[in-house]
Amino acid sequence: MRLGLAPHLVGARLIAVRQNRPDLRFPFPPDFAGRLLGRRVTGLRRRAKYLLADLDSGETWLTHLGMTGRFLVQGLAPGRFARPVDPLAHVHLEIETDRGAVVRFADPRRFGFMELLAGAAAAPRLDALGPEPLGPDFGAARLLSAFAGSRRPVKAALLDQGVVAGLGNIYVCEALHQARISPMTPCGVLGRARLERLALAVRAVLEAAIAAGGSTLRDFAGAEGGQGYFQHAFQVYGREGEPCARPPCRGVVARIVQSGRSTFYCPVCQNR
DNA sequence: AAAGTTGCCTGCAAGC
DNA sequence: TGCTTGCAGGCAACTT
Repeated sequence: MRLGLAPHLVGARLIAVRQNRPDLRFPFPPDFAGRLLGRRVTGLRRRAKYLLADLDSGETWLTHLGMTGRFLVQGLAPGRFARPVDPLAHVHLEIETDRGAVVRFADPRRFGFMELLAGAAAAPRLDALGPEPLGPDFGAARLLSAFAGSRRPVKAALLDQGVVAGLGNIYVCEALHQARISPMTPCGVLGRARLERLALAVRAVLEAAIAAGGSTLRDFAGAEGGQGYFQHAFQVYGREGEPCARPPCRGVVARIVQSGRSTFYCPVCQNR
């Protein structure tokens, strides 16, 4: 999403802002539209699952997409096929830039939210996050210390944004499958060798997914309205009852519920 | 009916 | 015994 949005926003001035409702999951900050209006976007960053737009006012506009949030840029790829969901339904924020683009934020379930961060002030949401999985501070050593002494299932530990930031349900399932580790394994028993495999798998899965433009389930879409393609590369996610994709494994993908979320895995090859 | 997220609340279990 | 901590589970937000 950041990659798709950056060409439209970075360096652009926000010359019109319309906020269509007072809240998403949480209320918008006070005078939210007023604090965006007239500002120039100096940079667009991502930290974990947060999108961060730096403004020339010194504030940073933070967005979390929740489950169904998306940004749309007008005039691009209107789509020649019928969509399951009208992309212009549930538009909660519309912004016009001095480059003539209209950027819209839509979120049917409204689990997303936005905040404004003061430049130097602490940002509690960001400060509690673990290292970026694609950055230099993530690896087997990090997992070893974060998992030490814990009995929680490795699936739950990887979803914990304080352990490593930015992994969601899909990518945790896929990474555990690639690393051949059972999602139920108490994370504290994992040793160096398996954690090396896991760290490698986490990075490989994320890199492949980003290169494919993300994963489109139901209504997720990139900034230009297109779909991601990584869902076609899923090895286990959403594949309950189908044969394991790792030959010569003859396992059948199973689905269980952990911490209230679906876990898909192969009981045969994810055994150690 | 279940869905990709997070936060808050409850209650249980273990450890000190 | 009683306090703290970790963590699982349930629920809430909402629409398709």
